[in-house]
Amino acid sequence: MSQPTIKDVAKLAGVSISTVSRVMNNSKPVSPEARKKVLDAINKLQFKPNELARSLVMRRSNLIGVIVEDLGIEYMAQLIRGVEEIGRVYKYDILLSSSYGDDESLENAIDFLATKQVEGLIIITENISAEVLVKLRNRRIPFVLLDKYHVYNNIKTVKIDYKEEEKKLIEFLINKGHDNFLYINHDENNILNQSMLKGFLEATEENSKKGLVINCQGGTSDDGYSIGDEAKKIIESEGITAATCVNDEVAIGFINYCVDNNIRVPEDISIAGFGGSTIANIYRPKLTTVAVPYYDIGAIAIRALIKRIKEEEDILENDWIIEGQIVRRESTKSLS
Amino acid sequence: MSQPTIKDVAKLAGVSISTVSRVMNNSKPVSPEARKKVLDAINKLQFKPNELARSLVMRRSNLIGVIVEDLGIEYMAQLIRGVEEIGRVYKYDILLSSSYGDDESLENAIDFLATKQVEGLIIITENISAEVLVKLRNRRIPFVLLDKYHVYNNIKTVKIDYKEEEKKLIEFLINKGHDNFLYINHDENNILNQSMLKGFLEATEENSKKGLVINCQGGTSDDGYSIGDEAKKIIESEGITAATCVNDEVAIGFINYCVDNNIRVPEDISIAGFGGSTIANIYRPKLTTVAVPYYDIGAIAIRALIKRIKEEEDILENDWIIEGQIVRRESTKSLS
DNA sequence: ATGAAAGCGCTAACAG
DNA sequence: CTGTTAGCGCTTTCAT
Repeated sequence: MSQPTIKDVAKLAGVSISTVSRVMNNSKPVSPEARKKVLDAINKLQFKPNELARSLVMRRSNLIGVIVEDLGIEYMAQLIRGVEEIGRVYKYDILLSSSYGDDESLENAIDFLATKQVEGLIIITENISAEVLVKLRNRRIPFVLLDKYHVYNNIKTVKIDYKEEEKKLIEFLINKGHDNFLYINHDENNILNQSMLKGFLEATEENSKKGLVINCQGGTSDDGYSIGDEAKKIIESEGITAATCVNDEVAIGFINYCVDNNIRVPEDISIAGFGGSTIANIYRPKLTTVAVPYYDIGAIAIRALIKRIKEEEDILENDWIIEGQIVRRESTKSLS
Repeated sequence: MSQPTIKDVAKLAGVSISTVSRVMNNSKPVSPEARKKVLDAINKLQFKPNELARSLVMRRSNLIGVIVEDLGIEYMAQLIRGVEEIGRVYKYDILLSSSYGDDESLENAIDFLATKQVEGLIIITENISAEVLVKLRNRRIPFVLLDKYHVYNNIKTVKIDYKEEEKKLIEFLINKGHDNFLYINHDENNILNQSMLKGFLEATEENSKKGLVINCQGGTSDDGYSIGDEAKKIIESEGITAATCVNDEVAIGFINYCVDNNIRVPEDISIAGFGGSTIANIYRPKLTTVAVPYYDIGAIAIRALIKRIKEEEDILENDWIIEGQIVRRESTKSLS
């Protein structure tokens, strides 16, 4: 026969199912004798309560839905690690769904997860439309949005302060004796890139340093390579000693260019990335970068979600800003 | 008030709940008029059935548990993409759990998922003990094991044939005119590395080519770099023109060494990796490697699992061998 | 302290 | 074709 139920336990222990339930949940006093009989029976039958039935009657599924744009994107997987691990601490289980960045699948996923009675939702994406967000709010299911390019002022999220982090990175390099900077940007119309650019500009200006900017076509390593010629001219004519890039991929692409064109890194120029991807640590020279603590972001997001579910204080009444970390590796050097 | 239930729909439509259920599931004929009334009511109330309740009565949760050693490991995330996407096609949802490679958490995860009534389990790990496996079998819950170093003959899995793939890679290089080969191995006592080595040896021997082997300390890019001096000597004294490595990381480390020591890749030597990791495509020169189709492996695994759940034919009565793919990039060149 | 009974939201005979 | 009824496995009054 299949799984034993609470009835089987009750019968074997010679008590009512209520009593069994009570010892399982410690919900009401039970006499020592009865408790022992029940425990013995549970043990003997290897009884495990059916959480589905329990969820149904308690109206609490202990399920949290996670909708991720693409698990293949490294930082999204990192985010989920944090969500999963901390969720488990609070006895929540993760129901996983991919959206592949398209609004319709996202909506489907939300619908689907809702029928599974998830108590809350974590949405990890780079793109989400205002319409979906409106629908989501109307469903009154608690959710936390972890969108890379966060632009919704009425919806709070967990993130690093890109502007400040870029600023800190430049200041770190200034402290290492650099005076003339180049920022290799990828000028997408997104807040994130704009913030970083602002941080770069502020840092150089406030410290009276030279701060030049050029733009890649895209954000890949190939784009970082392509911008090489242009960068090289500026570096030579302007005496640039340090270049920071919009992300790690572009930085690596640009380093590739340097290697091919007899520019030594970091001897001739220091180059830093942004993001803290794993390749930053595999590449040679190992890349100095700003690591984003994705695991922690996931962990905070799930905590915030659980608090919302339990209707405790909302720890995301404002955006939760978490600190990035400058990881100093071999691609930058000290001038002093 | 909260979510509408089937009762609310019935009341609004002026029919019994059975009728509502019947139109939802198309399980029995319903008169057109009744159907319309029900559909209207469903629409008006935005009614979505509670899958928990449905699962309870149907004794089918439509849930599959996925236990993954570490989502941060790239190929594991790829595997899950396949599992998730195909699972969804069959209306299965993924309950995710991490084990971090330790037996106890793995067992806990299994227990936990079982209480959630998952219908089957996909276990993604590099390490699993025979004891856990025995316990798992005793639970009689269908499962598919995707362990990288698969050694259990009585449990079938989905994998590539490492020996054959390495052999194909060498033969590919032979066709490109290479005669003298070096294999940079990492001599762990695992089946996978041993198979690859065997493939290398067979390929060179059968084609009467020179096939030399050296061993790294570990499997990281640093290890690939460290073996450089030793490799260099052999390459020069033995006229090696192509080196293949146990994995992409070692290959990249070794390329790093070459760059630092004035050995041009691929002009002076062709170097290939194994695995098809993303870095292989970012590195310069871009790495020739054997791509393992992880997504497909996940997809096949979930199909096999679902067939087992439905007690249809077992498509994993033998290991399912899937083909890898040689991805020719810039790190190897043709001699002919 | 304990059992009987009602009910969570749904499906599936059963009877009409 | 349709409504009534009896559960799925569990928690929780309500009596006792």
